[in-house]
Amino acid sequence: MSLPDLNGSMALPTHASGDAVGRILEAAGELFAEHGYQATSMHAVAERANVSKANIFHHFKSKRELYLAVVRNVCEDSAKHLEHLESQKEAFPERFGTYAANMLGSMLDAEQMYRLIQRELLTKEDDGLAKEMAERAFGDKFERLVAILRNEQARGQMRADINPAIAAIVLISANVFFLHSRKVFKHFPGVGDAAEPDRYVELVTNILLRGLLACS
Amino acid sequence: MSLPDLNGSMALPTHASGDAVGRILEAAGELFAEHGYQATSMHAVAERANVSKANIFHHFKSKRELYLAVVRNVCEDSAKHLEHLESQKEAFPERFGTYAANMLGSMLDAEQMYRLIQRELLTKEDDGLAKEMAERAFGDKFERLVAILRNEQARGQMRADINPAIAAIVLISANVFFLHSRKVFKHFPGVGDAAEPDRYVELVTNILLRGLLACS
DNA sequence: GTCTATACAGGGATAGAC
DNA sequence: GTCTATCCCTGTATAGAC
Repeated sequence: MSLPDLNGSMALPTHASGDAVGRILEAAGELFAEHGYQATSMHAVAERANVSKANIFHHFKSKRELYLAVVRNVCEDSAKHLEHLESQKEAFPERFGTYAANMLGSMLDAEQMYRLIQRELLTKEDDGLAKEMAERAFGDKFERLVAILRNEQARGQMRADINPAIAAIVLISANVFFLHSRKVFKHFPGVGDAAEPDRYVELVTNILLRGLLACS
Repeated sequence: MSLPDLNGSMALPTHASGDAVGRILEAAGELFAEHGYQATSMHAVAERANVSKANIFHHFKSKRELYLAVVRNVCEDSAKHLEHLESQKEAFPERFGTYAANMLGSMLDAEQMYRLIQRELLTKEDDGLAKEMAERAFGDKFERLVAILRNEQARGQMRADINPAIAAIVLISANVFFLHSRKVFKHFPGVGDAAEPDRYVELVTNILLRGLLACS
């Protein structure tokens, strides 16, 4: 088999110049994320990875195979990024805030990955497999976040009449929106310093925790 | 000039079989939205529009021109969809809820358009022009929403220490997320009937208005 | 494993008849 | 305005030497 085992051992140490496969995966990941599957040519990948086109086909039997390998990589990495978010000891509001901030920070660190996955989810049935991998990766994270919120609810920290899954969605959506659209709304009127991640999270969590209403 | 004036008169009456340009624009809009720019071939557009490839090139001097015409159309239409949302007479919480519901409804009606624009915003500098058109279209809507919220704030309906632009972003992001990701999170644990638009908006606005905290 | 050279298909765009 | 036929480039993939 030509496909190396990407699951084990190391993941994404910014593949140096030793291993060609690593460089190919990295280059392909960047290009697929920035321009999409079709708009990315094997020539471009080869150039950025400093290998020949033929070499890529030696390691991956087709462009689609390369793409799936990239997506698999991305999904696994994205799972790791949110692992360290659960253990904290403060009170709920602070914990919620730092959780949100960490989530957004992780997302920004791996922005390229999230862009690629967003693209995948947007595309109509180009490849059921890739979409399935992405859904699975997100499903795990989502489930864990919901569990945390449910726990807070049980401890009386969160209103009981709220669906924790929806609370999770609202938080995630706010962060995802920041990730993909901040370049757009940065210049919109009234946004100001909220284009800065820390400030954004602060303002958003303030709304989510206390609500919009004035009634106190 | 080969490009007809798409700005004036009618916009998108589901272009019937009379006018070829209309059919081309409609077909191209669908395909660009579903598969992206590069993945959409002129052959495919021609087939779906029931015209010949050459005919498309007669009306639009290049693929890029066709794409820009589609994006322009989309941006104009998307502006119209949110025009009827401002005039209402109820109290703030109800008004906020119906506003949110109408927004999501409009988005779902024109899902294809939003998918195309989302794609455009995701792409790295494929064409600054298209991105600019999209940003302008959204900027107007955003500004109006912020103005409404600021007004509520002045009337004492909304907490004064909230940035209305952020409130707008949180609402929009929740709806955008539903639009593009509901197929994904529909099957996630704990979501249940929230995959249904009306229910979703109800649950989300409940959180946004009253907040998550239990303290009352 | 890595390269150069090449086969082969698909898609953007044009020519010219009707 | 619409078509058929064609040009030519780009991009995937393979062959075969090193």
